[in-house]
Amino acid sequence: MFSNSSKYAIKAVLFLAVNSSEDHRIMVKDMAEPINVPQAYLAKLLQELSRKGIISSKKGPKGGFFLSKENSQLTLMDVVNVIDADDKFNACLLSLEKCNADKPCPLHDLAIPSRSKLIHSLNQNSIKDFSMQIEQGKVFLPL
Amino acid sequence: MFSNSSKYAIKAVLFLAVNSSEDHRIMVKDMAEPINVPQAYLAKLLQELSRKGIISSKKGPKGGFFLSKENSQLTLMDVVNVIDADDKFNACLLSLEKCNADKPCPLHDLAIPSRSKLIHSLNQNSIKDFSMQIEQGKVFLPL
DNA sequence: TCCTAAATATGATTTTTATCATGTTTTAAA
DNA sequence: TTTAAAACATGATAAAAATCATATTTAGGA
Ligand code: FES
Ligand code: FES
Repeated sequence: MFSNSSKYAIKAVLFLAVNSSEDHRIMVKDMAEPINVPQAYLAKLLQELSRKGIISSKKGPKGGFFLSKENSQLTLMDVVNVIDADDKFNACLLSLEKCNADKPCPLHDLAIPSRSKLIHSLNQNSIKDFSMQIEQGKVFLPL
Repeated sequence: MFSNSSKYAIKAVLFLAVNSSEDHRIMVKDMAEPINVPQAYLAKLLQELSRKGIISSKKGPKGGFFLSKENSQLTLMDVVNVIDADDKFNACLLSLEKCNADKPCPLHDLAIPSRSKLIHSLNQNSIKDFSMQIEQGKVFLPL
């Protein structure tokens, strides 16, 4: 479903959403272990997310990564789109050219309705929404 | 969702379901192009499927691959399980140890219900069921 | 029996993804 | 103004997935 990189990015962003703020930045070395991602790889991912404006960062001593108000209004779809191919969610499950409801492949009707729901959720809920759910103990972000 | 190999395997099996029979076997070179899979790679996949008893084959002149009655009673889940890792459908979307409804990750409730439905469909419908849908023109198997 | 056409077995190569490593730039604080 | 701590940029390596290649075995037909 998601690439490893996407999973890492999602975990990292949600971790920042819960644990960081404009004036409490988090260093890559302090989040690698909690979210269980190889530190050097995480560093690369965070830098890319930062470059693309998904997360924010500050260099130098007392620097680190954090989510601005604007960042936390983005969606997890925004996050995933930075990492994975654009058509990830539009492709036919069997890679039959384009996924097309008028000429559905044998898996289309089984899978697409649910996939659409997931896409919708990823597009609707902001990062903030997710972090609130975590803070309310409704969902969890362990390893 | 599915690996490339799984997609290829599904396409190949469904192609055989529709086009082959015990006494009308199909050679790998005759199905590679129709289902749009590199011939040598397809050969390897078909051999593995055959070894695992998902499809049938006959060597030598007039040989080829086909689906026996028993083969076509298998499910697409059986096909996928030959290729992909066993826990493919049980893993947490964010790879948080085990997917666990009691301690759901932020994506669990968004994605798992639909995934369960898909799994159920893959387990319930036989290959034969799918080939009938294709023959009835309800779904399609182009490229 | 011999030839040939097919699957089978096995391994090599390529491509993609994931991971690691290291030098450069920025910035807070002494 | 010097130092050090952090992100940033870039490239190298490793692992996995996909693809290609080729020698071996089986079996039908001349
Ligand atoms: S046509 Fe294959 S998933 Fe839509
Ligand atoms: S806990 Fe993550 S998908 Fe179930």
